[in-house]
Amino acid sequence: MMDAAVRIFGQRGYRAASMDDIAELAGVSKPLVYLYLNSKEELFGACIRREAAALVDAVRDGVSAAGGDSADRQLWAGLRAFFGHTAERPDGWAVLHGQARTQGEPFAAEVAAMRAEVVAFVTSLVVAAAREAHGDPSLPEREVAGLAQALVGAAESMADWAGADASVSAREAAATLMNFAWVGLGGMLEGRGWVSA
Amino acid sequence: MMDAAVRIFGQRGYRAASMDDIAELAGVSKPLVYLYLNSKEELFGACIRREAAALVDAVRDGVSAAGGDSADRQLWAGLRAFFGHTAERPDGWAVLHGQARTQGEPFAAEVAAMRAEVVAFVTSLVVAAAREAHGDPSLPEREVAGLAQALVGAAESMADWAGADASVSAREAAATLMNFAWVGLGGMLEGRGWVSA
Amino acid sequence: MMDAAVRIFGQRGYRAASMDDIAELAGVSKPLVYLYLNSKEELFGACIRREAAALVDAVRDGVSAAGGDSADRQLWAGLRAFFGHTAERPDGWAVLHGQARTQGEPFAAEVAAMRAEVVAFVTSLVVAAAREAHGDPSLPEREVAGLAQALVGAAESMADWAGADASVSAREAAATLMNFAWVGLGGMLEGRGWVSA
Amino acid sequence: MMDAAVRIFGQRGYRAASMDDIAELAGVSKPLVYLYLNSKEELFGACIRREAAALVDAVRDGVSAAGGDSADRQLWAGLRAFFGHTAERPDGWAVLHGQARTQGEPFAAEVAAMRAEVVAFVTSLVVAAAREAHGDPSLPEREVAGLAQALVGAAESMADWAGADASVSAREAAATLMNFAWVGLGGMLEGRGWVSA
DNA sequence: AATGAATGAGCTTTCATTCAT
DNA sequence: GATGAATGAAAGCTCATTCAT
Repeated sequence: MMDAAVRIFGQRGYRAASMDDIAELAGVSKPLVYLYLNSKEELFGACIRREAAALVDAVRDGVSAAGGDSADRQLWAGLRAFFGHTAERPDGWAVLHGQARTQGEPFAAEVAAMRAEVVAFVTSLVVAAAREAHGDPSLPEREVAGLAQALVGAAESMADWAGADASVSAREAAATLMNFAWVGLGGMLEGRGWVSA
Repeated sequence: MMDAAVRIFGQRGYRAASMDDIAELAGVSKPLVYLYLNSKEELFGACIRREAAALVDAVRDGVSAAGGDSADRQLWAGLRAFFGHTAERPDGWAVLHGQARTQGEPFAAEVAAMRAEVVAFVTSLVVAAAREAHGDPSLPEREVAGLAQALVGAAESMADWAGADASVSAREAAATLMNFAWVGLGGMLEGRGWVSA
Repeated sequence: MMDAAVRIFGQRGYRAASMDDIAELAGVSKPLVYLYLNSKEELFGACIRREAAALVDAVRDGVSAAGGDSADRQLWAGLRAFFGHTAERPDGWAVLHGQARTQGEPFAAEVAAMRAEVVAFVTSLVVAAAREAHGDPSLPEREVAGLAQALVGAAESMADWAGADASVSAREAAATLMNFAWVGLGGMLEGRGWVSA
Repeated sequence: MMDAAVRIFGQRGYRAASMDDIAELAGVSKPLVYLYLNSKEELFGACIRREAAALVDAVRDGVSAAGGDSADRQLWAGLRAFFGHTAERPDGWAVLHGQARTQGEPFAAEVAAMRAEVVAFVTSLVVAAAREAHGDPSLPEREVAGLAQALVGAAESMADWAGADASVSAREAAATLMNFAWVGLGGMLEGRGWVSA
């Protein structure tokens, strides 16, 4: 039932999705949907929370598996987990990235807060990398915040891209982004790459 | 009149925006809106096209001004123009990035196509940079496509970020992204940077 | 179970009362309610009939106890019984007077018919009183009908009033109405009263 | 439009009345009803207030016309106006007496308050009559309150009765009630009557 | 050129009612 | 004997859209 809701919400958006459509896709009657989840808004909230939790858990698990490794290795693990998850659950990703972020809809603030947490986590990774590199956070705090936004945005965009083209594997997407993020275009053009680093 | 529409659409989204609100904000009567733009869908389309054209023009002008320069210089010029424009027209940017991309809404395909053009342009810049570096497109075409997606996504995300924090100037956002894109986190942590390149 | 129904119907009215609420207050499941009383309408009908019968019985018993007395004494007995009963069963009275009389609801006609019987009984009392006074029904039939309506309406109104103010005893309400009905305002103002008659 | 609403509300009650029915009877579309009166509740409130004001105005005008007369003459004038009005506007009377008083519906409290004002006015008439009779309020305040309730209830009941039987004129109903209220059943049976008083 | 007035269609939500167990 | 689970039908309300002026 929530799978149906996630799919419909992901495809149509919160406003355009009708409870009739969701109930029909779920193969149940509308009142049943209301019996379990009391309103459209609550249903949407439940979808968002479920998908967000699944995504965050997947990434956290990936990062945790790279436990004591260096910051770049942790980032690499997180990216693989992220692209793997978004590829596996395209509807969930569509709800989170494609719909819930839409301003004005309910839970937009909540979703923004969850994204902010992700950005904060990435920020901490960057700071850790800086420490590992030369013992101090050489980059100004403000710039690190911008870099984290850039990295997260890049990942989101690539998730959409990889999701639309089935031939792009999660690992490939993660590798491309990791190279980009670590050595930049300049480094890549010089033949360097993160993996070799 | 279209300014009002852009603002309302940007704040509320296509479905949640009501023609009453738009007409009221524009200070005209609803039938007048229908006289000029025949339906909500057409009105939305007109908004999207206007804002997309304005954004593309701004970026193109910025890049053109860096006419014969190297590819990285052209990218730098484009980024400055991009962040400058999104900061100046937050409503327009909200419509383009925050709403029109929502799947299921009319024109989502059209907006996706326009974004694809931007990605293609960035791709050509990357290819040009590769040529400048050592005469051949050393990176596989497929990887270049991914890099362009990453770069565009990073820029979009930073535009939202810079738009939400008035203290971040367009130049600062552009500089941060340019460094990130060119030398990567690794390079930045080693003290390198694009500007110095 | 019917107690619960009477209370809910009395407080909310037929339409606003929900079968869920009734079942919950009764502490049973909804299908059980349907097992015993087949529909909302029948349940309401059963409530009405039960309460109407209880009220009519109470008044009849009161009047019967004043068996061979004069008509005014019988009226006095009936009024005491009436106010005593409505005070004891406020929910039942609320259903009968406050809800079931509402036009358009099922059983409105039935309730009206029961009320008409009461009016007819009061009419017969008035006629009997006339016979006792001077051997013939001195008042035109039509006027007697109106008087009975007035008397019943006065009693209903006072039942609501006494029900809302716990300090008003059934006996006090009955006495006030009896005086009013027998000697009228004029008589009361002249210091006369029914009891002294 | 409000006439239609008054009729439907009067016949079916607040809950059972549907906005579709009201709109259809009014010969307009549902949204138009919502354009003028924003919700079902507001529409009902407007009906109640309009009918209550009309009734109160009618009675007040009747009483005022009997300006400096004695209290019983004022009561007589008020009763005639009351029965005249309820006969002329049966739908309005049905809404006020038959529906709006139903517990639990919106505005029940408001309607109860208006009725309380009427009772207070009748109370003042009774007190005035007592003063005219022998200079002091010989009846206990508490009893006067009960008498006013009885009188108002009698009038309400007779209005329903007279409304259901077209052959009963407003004047006749008023005369019957006036006699009843002034000399009581006892007095009427002795051949006395208010008019002769 | 511009609008007040009006509506068809659709959405969310509720509720009396019924099975399968 | 009793119920958890499920639904058909309807109601309140909104909105894009049009016409007569």
